[in-house]
Amino acid sequence: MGEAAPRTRSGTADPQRRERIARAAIAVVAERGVDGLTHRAVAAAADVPLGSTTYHFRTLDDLLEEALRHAADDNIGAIRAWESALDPDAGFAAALTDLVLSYLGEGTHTVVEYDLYVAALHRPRLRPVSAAWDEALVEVFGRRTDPLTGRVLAGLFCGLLMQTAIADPAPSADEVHAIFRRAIDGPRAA
Amino acid sequence: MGEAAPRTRSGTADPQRRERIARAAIAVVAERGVDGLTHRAVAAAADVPLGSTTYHFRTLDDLLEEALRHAADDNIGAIRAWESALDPDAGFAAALTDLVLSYLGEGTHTVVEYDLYVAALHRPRLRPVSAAWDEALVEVFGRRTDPLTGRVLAGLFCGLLMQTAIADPAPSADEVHAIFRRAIDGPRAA
DNA sequence: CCGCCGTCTGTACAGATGTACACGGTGGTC
DNA sequence: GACCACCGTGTACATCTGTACAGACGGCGG
Repeated sequence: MGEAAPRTRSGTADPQRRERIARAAIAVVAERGVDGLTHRAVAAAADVPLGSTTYHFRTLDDLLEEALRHAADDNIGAIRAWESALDPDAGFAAALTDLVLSYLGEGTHTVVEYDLYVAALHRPRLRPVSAAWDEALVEVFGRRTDPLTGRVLAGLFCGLLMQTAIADPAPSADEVHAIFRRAIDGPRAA
Repeated sequence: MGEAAPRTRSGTADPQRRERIARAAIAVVAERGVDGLTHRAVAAAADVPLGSTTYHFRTLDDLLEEALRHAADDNIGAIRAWESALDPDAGFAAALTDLVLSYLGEGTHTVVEYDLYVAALHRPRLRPVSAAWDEALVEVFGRRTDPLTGRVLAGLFCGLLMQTAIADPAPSADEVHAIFRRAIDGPRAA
């Protein structure tokens, strides 16, 4: 936020600029939702002049697309990191529970990136990006179990994330844990 | 759409008006997304003057809330109807598959109501309505299986709905069916 | 038969938004 | 050292938005 770069410079190439704007767009979406994404809000969040956002992204949809791409990349990276850091002997259901709850605990920063994901419903251009996001989940979850279970867990993960974000008394870790255990181990594991 | 009611009448009470506007709002959201919900668009869709929408709904959030309420009610009703109509001997996984695919096939009319559902992420006022929607799913799905499995299926249903809506080659019925079967019957049922 | 009151509507207005575009400055080239 | 192409910026404008509000209109009590 408070980076006081030499503002008066002009005409110098700034390759970070474009990415900084895209990341500021994510922050704006996290704060005001997709419908609050405006050139001016992004410009203010990135601390760049208004013309800079329209220069780097001709249309607002371009900006939205790049923001989604970054959000998806970040999330996939985070999940891969989570994967390689988890204990292979500990229960996978417990690890998944931690993952879901970590999404909620971190403030609105991460859950709301699913707002970008959902934005693809009405914007066909964004669907490949959201679909790739899904595929990464399926791949990671499937590697620890099997491909079919991976699909189950990816779908359950997505749905549970929304439901826990919306439920007023957020479900306890035990409840979420029980759900994942039931999904992985089957009905007889109660 | 083409209802040519006596438009010149004024000062007469019209109790249907309010609901008609709310339902038109659902159609607008289905077509343009939540960020496309404007008083003018709703007025045009409901074929009422602009002032009528602002009269019945003081603020746009009121309209959004009522629209979400109607969408949730409709969906819950549809799912209850689906429940009471399904064959108790047929596979539950197959029935769930049909349900998911019916949401997709009907054009964008129903999936996009999940746009309203997701809108609750950024609007705390709407969360109780979306949460009630979820609870109804858990209840219906749990009645056919058990409470815990009901939660699994509700989460999976929500996630799978989004993922199938976003995946470019929509997954086949067989794939969806396999996922539900795996979730219900457990790992050894392959 | 008359007047009041609540219901409904068309219009007006302030504010915000996307986008185009002309201008200022910089680094490289001859 | 002078020039030029090009990157970056501030501003302007047409459009659209939410909302307020004064007035039209019809039912209903007296």
